[in-house]
Amino acid sequence: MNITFPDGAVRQYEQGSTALDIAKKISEGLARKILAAEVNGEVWDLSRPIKNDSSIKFLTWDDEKAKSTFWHSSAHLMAEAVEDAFPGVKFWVGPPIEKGFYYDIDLGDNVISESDLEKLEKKMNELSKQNNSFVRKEISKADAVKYFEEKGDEYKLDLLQGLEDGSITFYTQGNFTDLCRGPHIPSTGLIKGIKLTSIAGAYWKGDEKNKMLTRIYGVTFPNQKELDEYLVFLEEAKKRDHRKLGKELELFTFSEKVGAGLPLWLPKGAMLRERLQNFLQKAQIESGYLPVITPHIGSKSLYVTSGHYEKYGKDSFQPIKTPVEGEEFFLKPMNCPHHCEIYKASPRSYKDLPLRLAEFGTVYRYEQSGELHGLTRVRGFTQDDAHLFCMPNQVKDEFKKVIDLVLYVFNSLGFTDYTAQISLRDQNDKSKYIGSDTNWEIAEKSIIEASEEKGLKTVIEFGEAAFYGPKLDFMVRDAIGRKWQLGTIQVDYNLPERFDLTYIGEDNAKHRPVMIHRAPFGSMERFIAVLTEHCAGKFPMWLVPVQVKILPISDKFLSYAQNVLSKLKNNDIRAEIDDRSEKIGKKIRDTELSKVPLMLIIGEKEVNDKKVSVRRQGKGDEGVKDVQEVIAMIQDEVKHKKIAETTA
RNA sequence: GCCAGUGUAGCUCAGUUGGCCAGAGCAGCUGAUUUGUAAUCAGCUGGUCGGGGGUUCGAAUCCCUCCACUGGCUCCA
Repeated sequence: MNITFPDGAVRQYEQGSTALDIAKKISEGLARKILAAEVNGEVWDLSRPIKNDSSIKFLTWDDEKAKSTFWHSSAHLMAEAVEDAFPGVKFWVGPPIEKGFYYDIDLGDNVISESDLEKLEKKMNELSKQNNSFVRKEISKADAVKYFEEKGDEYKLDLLQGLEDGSITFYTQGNFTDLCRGPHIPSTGLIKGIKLTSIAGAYWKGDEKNKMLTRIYGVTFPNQKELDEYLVFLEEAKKRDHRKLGKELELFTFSEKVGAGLPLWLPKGAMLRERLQNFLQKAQIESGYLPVITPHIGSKSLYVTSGHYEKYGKDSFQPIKTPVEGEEFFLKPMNCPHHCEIYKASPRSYKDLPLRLAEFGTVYRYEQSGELHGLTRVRGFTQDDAHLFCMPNQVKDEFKKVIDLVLYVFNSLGFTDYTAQISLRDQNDKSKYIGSDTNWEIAEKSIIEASEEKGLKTVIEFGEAAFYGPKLDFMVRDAIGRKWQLGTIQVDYNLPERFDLTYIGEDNAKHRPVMIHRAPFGSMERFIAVLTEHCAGKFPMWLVPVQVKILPISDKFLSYAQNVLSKLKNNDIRAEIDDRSEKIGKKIRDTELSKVPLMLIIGEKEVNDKKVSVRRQGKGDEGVKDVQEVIAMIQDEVKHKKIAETTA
C-alpha cells in the first residue's frame, strides 16, 4: 500500500503495517519519540494496522493532539489506580483537557480527599513502571452491554445506548478495561511525571438535577523534568495571585461583615483604579463618547421592559421597596436599560448617530456563593460600559473604532498577545435569535470585516452568539501564558426593540437603531485582577500607587530628604519618605518587597553633592543623579506609559 | 446552590490521642542605636482559637448548625 507523508513523499509499505512499523523503518529514534499518528486526518493508535493507501503524520509530545492522547491515556491510568484503591467504583468519562485530564467517578460510599491523591499518584507510578500496553479491541454492542451489566456500571451502559453497534471499542491496560473510542499512546510506561492536582464534585452530565460524581484532576508529562517545570509554573502563578498581592500591596480587601463578593477598595487600590479609569475616560472622550451617570437602582418596570426581570428576576438580589407605596426597585444588574432611557429622553435624528453613551457604572448581580473569587468574580462591580446607538450600516465602522480603542488600552498596559473570538449564530437553527435575518447578516459580516481590516487574529465560533446579537470577545495571554477573557463588543437587536428606540431617517420615517454594548476592560475589578497577575504586582510607573521611596541613611539627612520630597511632589510625583531609624539595608529590603519602582538613597555624599542615589526595584543601583534628572526620567516613563520589566 | 477541604493575633503559621493562665516569627508600640544598597538590639501591646448551640468534670481539639474562604461543578444580562 502507498503511504503519503506530510512533505508529499509517497512510499510503499506492506498492507496491515502499523504506524509504529513504518516509523521504525524510518528510524528507531523517531519510533521512540512518537506517541500517536494521524492517519488520514484522524488520530490513531500506533499499533493499529493500516489497511489501505493512507496519508500519515507522526505525532510527538509537541503536538497538541499527541498531548491530548497522552492525557487521555493518563486518565485511564488514573482510573486503574482508583479502581485498585476502591474496588467496585463506577466510571463516567475521563477526557483530556487544556492542561491535563480528569475522570468523573462514582465512588459509591467511599470518600476521597486531597490526602489520598498522593497514594493514587504512587500507585500510578507503579502501574507506569509495569509498562502495560493499551490494547484496542473491537466489540459488539451486545457484548459490551453484557460486560458493563455484569460490572453494574450504569454510567457506561448509558454511554453505550448512544453508540452504534460495530463502532464500539474497548481499551485495556493492565487490569483496567474501559469503553473508549481511543486513541491511546502505546503503553503506560511513557507516562512519567505524574501529578494529581485536585478533587471536585461534578454533576453527572453537567446537570445539577443528577447525581454528583467525584472528579479527580491530574496532569502528566513524558518526563520528570517537564513536571518539575510545570510545578514551578504553578508556584509562579501562586506568587502572582491578585488576592495575595492585593492584600500585600494594600489595594483592596473583603469583609465578612460587608458581605461576600463585595470588594472594599483601599486608598492605594482606589487611586490606581481611578488612574486607570481616567486613562480610558480620556481616550473615550477623544473618540466621541459622551459620559453619562445613572443611579444604582431602577424600578421594576424598567427591567420588565428590558426583559431581564422575566429572565433573571428570581436569580437577582430581591427588590427593595419604598416604605409607603410599596413600589419595587432592583439594584441595577447592568447599565443598558438606563442608557436606553437616556436615548429616549429626546427625539433622535440619523444626524445624531452614532450616539455613544459611556458610564463607569457599578452593577450588582447575585452570583452563587460558590462562584465568588477574588476580584474576578464578585457581586458588585464597575463596568467600563458604553452603548453605541447607530444605523445598521454604521456597525462596521463602530466596530473598527472600538477595536482601535481596545488595542490602545491593551498596548498601553503591556498586553501584547491577544486574539479575538467572534461569536456568530448557530447556522442550523436561526430561530432562537431575535432580530431580522438581514440585520444579523449585516452585523456578522461587519464584525468579520472589521476584525480583518484591523488585522486581528480571530477565531470564529458558531452558535456562541447571544440570543440578541453576535459579539466579539478579546482573549489576552498574560506574562506567564495564561488566557483571560477581557474586553467585549456585542451587538444587540433586543433592547432597541423592547424599548422601542427610534430615529428619524433621511426619508423622514422612523427607523430602529442598532445598539452595541462594549467594555474594553470588562470590569474595573476583573481587569485590575488580571493586570496585577500579569505584571506580578509591579505596576508601570504611570499606575503604581507609590512611585518613589526616599530612603535617608540616617536621621541627619532627613531635612534634605524632605527637600527632595517636596520637589517631587511639586512635579506630581507620588513619593514617600522612610523616616524610621532603621539601617539602610532594612529600608531597601522593605521597599523592594513593597514593589515601589524607584528608591532614592540619601546620605552624606548626596547631601554634599546635592544629588540622590537611584536604585530601581528588582534591578539595583543605577548611580547618582540630579533630582531634576530623576523627575524628568519619571515623567518620561509616565508620559510614554513605559512597562516595568517584570522580573520573576 | 452542590461536592471536597480550610478558618488560631494585622500577616504567615505551631498547637501530640480533649487536660496547667493558647504559642512563634513578621508587623505595630516604646526605648536604645544614627546606620551606605535585601532583615540592628531589647522590652511591650495584641487572640471570647470564624459565629451560635451541644457532648464532657474539662473543648482551639469531638458533634450539630450558620457564616466566610479555597479548589472544582452548575450558572453568567
